[in-house]
Amino acid sequence: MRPEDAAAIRDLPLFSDAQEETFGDLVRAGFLQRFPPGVVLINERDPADFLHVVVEGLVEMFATGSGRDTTISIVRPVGTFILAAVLNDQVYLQSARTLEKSQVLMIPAERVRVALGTDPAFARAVVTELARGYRRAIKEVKNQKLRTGAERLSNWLLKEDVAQGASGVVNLGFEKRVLSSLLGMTPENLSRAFSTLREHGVTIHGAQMRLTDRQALARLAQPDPLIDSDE
Amino acid sequence: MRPEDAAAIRDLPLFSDAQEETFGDLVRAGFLQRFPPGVVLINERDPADFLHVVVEGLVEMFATGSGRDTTISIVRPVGTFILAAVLNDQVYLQSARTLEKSQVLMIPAERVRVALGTDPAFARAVVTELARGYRRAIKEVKNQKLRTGAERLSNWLLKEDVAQGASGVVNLGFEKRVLSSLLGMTPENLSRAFSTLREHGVTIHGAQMRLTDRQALARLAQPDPLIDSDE
DNA sequence: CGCGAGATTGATGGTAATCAACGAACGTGG
DNA sequence: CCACGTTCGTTGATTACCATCAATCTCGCG
Repeated sequence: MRPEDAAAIRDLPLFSDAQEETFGDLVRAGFLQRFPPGVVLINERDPADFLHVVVEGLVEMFATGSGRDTTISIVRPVGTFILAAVLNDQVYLQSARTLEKSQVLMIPAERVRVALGTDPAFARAVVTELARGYRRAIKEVKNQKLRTGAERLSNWLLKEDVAQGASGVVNLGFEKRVLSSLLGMTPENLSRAFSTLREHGVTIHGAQMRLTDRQALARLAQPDPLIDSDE
Repeated sequence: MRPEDAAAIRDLPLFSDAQEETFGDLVRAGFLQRFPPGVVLINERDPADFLHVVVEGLVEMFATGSGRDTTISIVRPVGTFILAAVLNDQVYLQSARTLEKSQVLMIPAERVRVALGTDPAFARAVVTELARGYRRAIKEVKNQKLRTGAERLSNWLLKEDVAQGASGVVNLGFEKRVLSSLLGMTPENLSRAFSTLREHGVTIHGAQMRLTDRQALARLAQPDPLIDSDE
């Protein structure tokens, strides 16, 4: 692992307060692996053997059921996934696949559970991280149950614009089909939703989306911090 | 508080492993309050001042947005709510209202956060409980994104039947409009979904629902432990 | 240049929300 | 005890939203 990667992981909210020894143990016990795009890293229903940290690349969390499948979230560097399954020693509820060439640190679940008992600061960080994930999931339920597809898209655009520097230009880092699944709609409907948003100042150029009138878009989206904020 | 109520709270997964002192502190610091039906206990957007424990009665967690509102969950005795907001000292994402005459123990948030630092067993239980809530929420996202309304209703019926003793008779403990909102549909659509389920062995008599052919219902519902199981 | 995957557009059907009316159940007050 | 009113649930008609199927288009790449 490159020193700057180790430093980035150390700076994660989950690890930043942990004792040096705890952090060292976890990272030393972990495997840093490289994967090409499109590789399935974990499968729902499998027992949770590793906590995963995306060091580089892009990972899609998805789930299947009733003959359909849906994207639950996109994990960027440096983010972790399936912490909850690891802690309670349960099976994964979601599957994960790489969207790009990626580098993933895999930490044995048992080590994480041990660290939880030996390092109170780490335990506190785990609580914070879990609570954050819990709240994110509740927000997603609200997003799905309270909004139409076009509203979800509008709010996603506004949020992503801010995340990318509020320049009014949003670059989609993955395929539109993935975005449509993340937003809970079909690719066809996403395409139509984009057409609708043209009248509200959204223009598409391939994977690049321009927001020319963010106020108009916000009027349509009606963003709500209790759904859209990351905190 | 009646001794049997205290004992029931003590037996909660969240408290059962805690030190006697921790538990005593939390309960002594708490207020046990009685509320008539229809009272709003907490409002989304308000800072999280108390951890709530439903000792008796029934509480609906709900949320608003985009001019609509939706039921997120129903909390029965003895269950807790808004643990995540309390731990991270944030605002509530959900509101709560009593559906029946209820008795609720309110524990000051600050005490909970302190106990987290002084009692490792309690901290471990909090982690387990949070992870459980997180996974429940992810399951609910899957339920919403992967299933139709009739499928959600069928699975709810099957699960509730088991919870009530697998007698094939399910008693709805609250209004149908609440159930419809919990399932993410309108009251009208719930009514129509029930009609559809008649052909699959479901008959309605007021608030009592009979499942006369659970196999047929299961064929329609296609229950999935990764969505429907409580664990 | 031609292929193929992804994206778009069109046509259609299904699922769900909305609006409106009616009916059943319950509680209250006469 | 009954009449009335309110609330909840159901049913019907209509509209909006979304999924599906099919065809075409775009673009990157061999």
